[in-house]
Amino acid sequence: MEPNALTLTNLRLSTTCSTKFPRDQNQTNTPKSYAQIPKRSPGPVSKGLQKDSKKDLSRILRTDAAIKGIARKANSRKYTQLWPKAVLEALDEAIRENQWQTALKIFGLLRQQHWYDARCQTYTRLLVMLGKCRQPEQASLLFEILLSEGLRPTVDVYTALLSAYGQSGFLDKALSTLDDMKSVSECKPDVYTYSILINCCTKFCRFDLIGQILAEMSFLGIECSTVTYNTIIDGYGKAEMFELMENTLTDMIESETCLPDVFTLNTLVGAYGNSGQIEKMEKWYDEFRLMGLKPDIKTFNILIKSYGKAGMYEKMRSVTDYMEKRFFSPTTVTFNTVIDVFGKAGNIERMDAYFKKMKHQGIKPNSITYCSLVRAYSKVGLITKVDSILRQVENSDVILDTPFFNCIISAYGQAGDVEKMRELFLEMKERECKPDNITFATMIQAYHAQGMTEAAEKLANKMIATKKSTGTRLIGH
DNA sequence: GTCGGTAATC
Repeated sequence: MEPNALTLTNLRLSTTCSTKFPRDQNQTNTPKSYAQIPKRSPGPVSKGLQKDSKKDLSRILRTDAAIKGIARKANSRKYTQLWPKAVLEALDEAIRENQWQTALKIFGLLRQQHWYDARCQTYTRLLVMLGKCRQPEQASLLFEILLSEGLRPTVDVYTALLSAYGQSGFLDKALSTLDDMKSVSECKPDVYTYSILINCCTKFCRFDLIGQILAEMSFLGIECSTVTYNTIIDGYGKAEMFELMENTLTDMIESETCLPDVFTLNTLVGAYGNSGQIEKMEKWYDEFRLMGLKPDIKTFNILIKSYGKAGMYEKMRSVTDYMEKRFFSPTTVTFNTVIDVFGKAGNIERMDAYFKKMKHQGIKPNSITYCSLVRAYSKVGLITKVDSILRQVENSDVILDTPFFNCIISAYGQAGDVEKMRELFLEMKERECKPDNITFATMIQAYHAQGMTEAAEKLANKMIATKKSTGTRLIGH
């Protein structure tokens, strides 16, 4: 260990912490970063296309109107030489940003081009994205399309499909995909497939399946990798099954083929830190440091969050100081974490100071930053500060998402400003943010609090209607 | 094609 290393056990101050952390809840169907389309008009696509920077071009291609424009122009021979690069880059960007609806529309367009060459790799990337966005039905449709094109799915395709099912909790579907794989000679499941499957099982608390899966792997002669162990350790850690977590770590070390890495470190530190067991967190941090593992930015962010949650602000400070000394630049996540800690503690002054520092250091706040700020101001009744945040956000190019709207709608709801709440609900639509169960629950509760029973019921009905209209098919055969 | 860090409801 280098002499300057941060040794947590030496920093130990007061440890009064026994907060229970909520488990990961099953996520809603809302994609993490839902299609965020800039408000300004996309402008003409045809002229000066090549002059546009790549970035601008893909922004243009992102809008529905522009996609229709491309669809029309695609028939014109004049443009056919131009499209491959433009369309493929737009697809790349949509996938990268997890904008699944846009990505599927562009893919639909791509398939209509005369130069289109069906590839499994494209399907894999789309399936992985759909998995991340919790869109198992779309993944299933996409797989059908792949088959209809006469492509032979690869292991990657099957694994991505299995992952899309599993991440949404369709474990039966994931397992039947696994069976399909076993019956195709070139698509036998491998350590990737099984690691993903284990991850899905732990996310849905099916710890009972882990033993069977490991037995099957062993039967098929597939050895666990570091990732497999890390996945299991993380699963137990998030479920606060600490004994099984440590047993798995022991198995990992005893395997002698899979050594702990920085993922293992962060997983253990995070598991104990999150559950308020600060001493164990520090013990494991030091232990891994002695094994020669180096912390990374994520380690520091985990430590900051854990200390903050435990109210150990001096230790939190010692981590940020250490980072500064060692030239670990704080990221957006670091600032967001600190801002959230002070916000939750009701320390508006220190929160504001950090927000200022963040902007001063040239780190752009994002939707998460504003969420923490709004929640904190709302909690202490500073609704004028919420107004100011809203103005800031509206005048910036920050991409807003459903959680942000949920947060600010709740703030105005609690302040009794029903009119503002409605305005924001409409703005969600403009910004292409889908209201989810939380949005509706928040608004219904606010209406009830104001004695507006009728409005609450009306909205509840609207919610049911909205739910029914999901499941649209974005790409056809 | 696999693992770890940040926000929203009550």
